Amino acid sequence: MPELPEVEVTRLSFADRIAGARILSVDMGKPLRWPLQCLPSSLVGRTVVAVRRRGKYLILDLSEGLLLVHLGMSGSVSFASHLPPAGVHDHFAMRTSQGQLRLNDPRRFGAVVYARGEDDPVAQKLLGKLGMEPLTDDFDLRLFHSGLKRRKSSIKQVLLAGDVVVGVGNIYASEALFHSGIRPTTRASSLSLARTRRLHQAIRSVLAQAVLAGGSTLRDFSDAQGAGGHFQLEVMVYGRAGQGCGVCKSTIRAIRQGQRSSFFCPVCQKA
DNA sequence: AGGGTGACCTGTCGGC
DNA sequence: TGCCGACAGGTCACCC
Repeated sequence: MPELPEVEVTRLSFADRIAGARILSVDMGKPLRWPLQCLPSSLVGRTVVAVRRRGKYLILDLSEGLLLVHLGMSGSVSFASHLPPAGVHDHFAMRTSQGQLRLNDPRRFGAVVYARGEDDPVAQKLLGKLGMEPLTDDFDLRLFHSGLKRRKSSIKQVLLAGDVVVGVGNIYASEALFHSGIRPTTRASSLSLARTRRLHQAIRSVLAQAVLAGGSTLRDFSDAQGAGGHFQLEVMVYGRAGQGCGVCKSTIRAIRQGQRSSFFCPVCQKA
């Protein structure tokens, strides 16, 4: 479910409301991808100071330490003063003085991990190799170009890998490549500076537009207040195999790259 | 060091 | 209707 826009929309939907809240209790359901790394009860009494985002991670800054929250493929967060009783897929629940926070994640590829700080090895292992943030000044065109230059694999797979630029997942990689006129199979190292500039711009605009649209709700994504997104209505190629390109009417094609689907227009997107 | 592959887990959908 | 395989928004450990 969640790529950068969905994570950012989630963050925006509860960050202000949870800021300053004191933790009253923490309960874990079935195991998530990684263990919490601390006793749940040890978090009680701490305060949630702020909620930040790095790549696809939510970072809850506590009065002491931090919680890294990843939504995996199927995770979603809820935050409300009253929530219905926990269901089978609710695997992390935190009562606070300002409401209840809950992570629902059927596939359990998500995680909630405690770290003492960002230099804690636990945090470094998850955050240490992440690439540039696409929606900030951190996303430098020259660094992007040089990052792509040293990669032999396809541009689509380099985008997904997240060590050059973060946050671009399977939907937005296909979309950004469409908007920049680049085939997903094109070798990353072969992109000229001019084409890299177009891709750089497309990544920024597609992600920013998706945040404005509340993210993409393909099956079940919703933000922490239960609102779904509607960027799926603006999608040009993702999930549209066999349909007509919105620009040139050619038939959108689907291929597999690294066991993931890619979508592109064979006419609008050149190798 | 980079690239390719399997693994993690549950739900849904299409085809027979 | 039922069963079975394919696939789904992510990313890590493991092999060359």
